[in-house]
Amino acid sequence: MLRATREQIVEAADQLFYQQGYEHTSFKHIADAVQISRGNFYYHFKTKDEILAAVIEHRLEKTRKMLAQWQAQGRDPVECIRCFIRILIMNQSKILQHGCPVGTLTSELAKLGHAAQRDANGLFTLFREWLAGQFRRLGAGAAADELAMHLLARSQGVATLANAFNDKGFIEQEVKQMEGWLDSNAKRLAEQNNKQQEGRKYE
Amino acid sequence: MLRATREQIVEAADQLFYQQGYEHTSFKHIADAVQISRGNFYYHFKTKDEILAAVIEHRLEKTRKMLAQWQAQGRDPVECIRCFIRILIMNQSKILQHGCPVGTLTSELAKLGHAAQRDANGLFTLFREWLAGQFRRLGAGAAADELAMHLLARSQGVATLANAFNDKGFIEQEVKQMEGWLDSNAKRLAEQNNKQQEGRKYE
DNA sequence: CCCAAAATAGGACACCCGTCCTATTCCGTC
DNA sequence: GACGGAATAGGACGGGTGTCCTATTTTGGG
Repeated sequence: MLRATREQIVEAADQLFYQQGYEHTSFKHIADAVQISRGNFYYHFKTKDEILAAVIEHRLEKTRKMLAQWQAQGRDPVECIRCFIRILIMNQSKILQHGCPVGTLTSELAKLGHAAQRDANGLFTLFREWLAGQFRRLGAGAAADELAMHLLARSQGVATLANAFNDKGFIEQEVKQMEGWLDSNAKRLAEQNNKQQEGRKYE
Repeated sequence: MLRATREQIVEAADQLFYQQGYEHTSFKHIADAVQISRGNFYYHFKTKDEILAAVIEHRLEKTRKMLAQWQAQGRDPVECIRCFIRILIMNQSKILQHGCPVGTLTSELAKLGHAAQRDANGLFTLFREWLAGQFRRLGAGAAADELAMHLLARSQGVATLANAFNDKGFIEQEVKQMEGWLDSNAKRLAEQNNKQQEGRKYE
């Protein structure tokens, strides 16, 4: 039974932190959402920081699973990266309302000077390394991380502006561009690698 | 005398809102920064919302002046847009610490459900329309706004990630890419327009 | 020089917050 | 069916917040 309540709390806090921000969400907000008393709350979490840590861990776990699932079933790296780009479409309505969950949490914690910012950054790092891995599979070599960061930044920017202007069309527009960027890069890398291989043939 | 104190308050609030966020900044913080009493504070601003409105208006004014100055002296549109891209370099250290002032304020207000979000969006709109104007001068026509939004999103993303990872090199890297993007677009538009003009010649 | 208005200081007020404590209820185990 | 620990409820606490009020000081024009 304990686990059930604890998970309910974490999930409610997760949503509220995303929707209203960490600081603006009080114990009462979360307790009301889960329909338990503030006292009971204290039984599960002694500190607001503890909840934040649990929420971040929860998000990390969810993200790891999602990335693993994308890569499963022997998917093409290009197809994998396309999955990432398409989160913007999948979570369209949430992003229009509240922006990117990772970016907004990270920048809020940065402003608060909160110690947990390092942990929250782990979410970005997860995406970054996974994307870099995909680009490496495409033969990007040392440039893989740069490409990963570039794509990450593009998504962040799209989420921020889509949220500000509440513009659904803008998301679709930019997703198309990012997919075009991905395809041309994949093509370029494939050609590069073919040349290298041919070069080796005649060495 | 009134104006002096009032402006001091607005400027201190401006900085603090940027560094710590709007909600996390209290009357006391601002009063301490300006070295006046909380009572005196109330004489100038009745409400925290009023300060926020004044800060936004202040930022709008500063931004208008900056944009006007960039465009003054008969600058090339490409040079104008390059100025915009280079804010990321100019304000490097601040961005690494606190992200983009426009983006972070907008997303905070969105989360708070604050009425002033509409006004804060005006900051984005200012850049958006100014950039679109530059692209129109380059002959982008109906695509001008799309190009402006694209560039705006890129900068936002770079600021967010540079802040998260505290990565100065990443800013420089991406700025170079954005400048490359700008040049190739300018070239493309110039060729397009030449063709159109030649086409007209023989009509 | 004086006096009204502008500007400042200091604190009262009610409220909400995170934290913490204690009493009570629930529930599986012997 | 009794017991002990897990789980829950409700409220106390100290501190900080935005707001507001009232005295006091400063200042500039007649």
